Amino acid sequence: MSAQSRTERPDRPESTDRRRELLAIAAELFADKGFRNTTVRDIADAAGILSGSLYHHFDSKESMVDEILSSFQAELFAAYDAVLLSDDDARTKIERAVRLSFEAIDRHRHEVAIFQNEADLLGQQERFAYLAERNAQSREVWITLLDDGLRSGALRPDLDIELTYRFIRDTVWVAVRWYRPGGKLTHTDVADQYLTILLDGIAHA
Amino acid sequence: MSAQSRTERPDRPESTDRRRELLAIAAELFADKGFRNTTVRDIADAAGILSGSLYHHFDSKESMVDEILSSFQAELFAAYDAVLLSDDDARTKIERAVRLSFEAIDRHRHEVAIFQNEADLLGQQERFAYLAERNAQSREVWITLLDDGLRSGALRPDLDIELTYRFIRDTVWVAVRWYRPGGKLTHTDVADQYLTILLDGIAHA
DNA sequence: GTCTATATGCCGATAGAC
DNA sequence: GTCTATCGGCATATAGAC
Repeated sequence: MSAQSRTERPDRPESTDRRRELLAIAAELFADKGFRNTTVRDIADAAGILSGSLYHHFDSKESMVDEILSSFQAELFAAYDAVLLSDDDARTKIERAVRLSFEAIDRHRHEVAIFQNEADLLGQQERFAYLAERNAQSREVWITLLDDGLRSGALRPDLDIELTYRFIRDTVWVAVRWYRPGGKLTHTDVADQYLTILLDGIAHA
Repeated sequence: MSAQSRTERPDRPESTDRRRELLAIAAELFADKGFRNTTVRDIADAAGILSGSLYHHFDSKESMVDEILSSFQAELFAAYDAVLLSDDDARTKIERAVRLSFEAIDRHRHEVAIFQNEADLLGQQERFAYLAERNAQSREVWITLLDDGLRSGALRPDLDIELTYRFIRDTVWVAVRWYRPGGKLTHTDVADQYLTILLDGIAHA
């Protein structure tokens, strides 16, 4: 959409910048209070304008969360694809996939939180059907990585792949609930500890 | 509250049973659609009555979720206490604490889901301050168990206890998102696999 | 214990002036 | 691009009849 202005003036600060600014404000509120819980008046207040003025930039509150989620997902899955297409060994690919998830939490925590909290409900509407598709796509990525790990002998052979996938997916993304950028731990610190536990467990050898 | 009728006729089916029935209906809706997203009309419809009639049983929608959460938490923490006070060794206590959590998900999944999804927001109100207290209490339990594990040599000495606590807490409770009682896997199956991964990791030895 | 009827307020969204 | 003003709808909750 609007491919024209984007390709012609990629670095021009203008109406597009105001949109992004408003979307960032909305994303923070959606992440903190929930989508339904956030009113268009909340968003307008935080932006220093009146609620009616928002409708100059966006069709509806729904189209705001739509734009937030779809653009984030596009970026995230491009990163997964890069891991899948690399020629690293199975274990390294798993480590990279975990690390890029924590990096996504670091760089886009509002978007991750919104997806975690709202995807199930929003996904019931046709407009957000792509959320379920992306979910299935994410599962494909992880099942592939774990299958490779099993076949190459990097992973223990008694693992239930489906359950292991859920374990990793949940464990990684749920960190968005407490991780804060600029805190004591960097996303790399967190990824290091998580990978240690995930790969080798907490029990003394 | 109403200690009289409860102590005098503990097994009397009456108005208290209707309350419990309505609370169970509300809990399912709160868990599936979110607290704010669920209207009193939704609850009344599901119960086959009109919305106004709910107010014969409850002060407000808030008091419904309050009763759901507080009675569940009381039961859960009694179970934690039993583990803490037992004379099992450190590793066994950790295993028992994990297992009882999956059992709670099996037996009270609506309540667990509501707590996971709504505690942060509700906790901002004075009325729900006990949610934050219970959260702190849960942390105490786990830090104690993990500390014992470290001191007794059951756990590897390089663990970051705080991060390990978050890892376990998140990993266990987030399963409420996909676990369904009566499905292919029992809560014991899930706990077995989770403990295997948690204790020994997914990497081939 | 449930129903009828309704008060009261906040919500998302729109129309048109500036 | 923002403001003024406002509509129609749905939310929680209440009062009183049955």
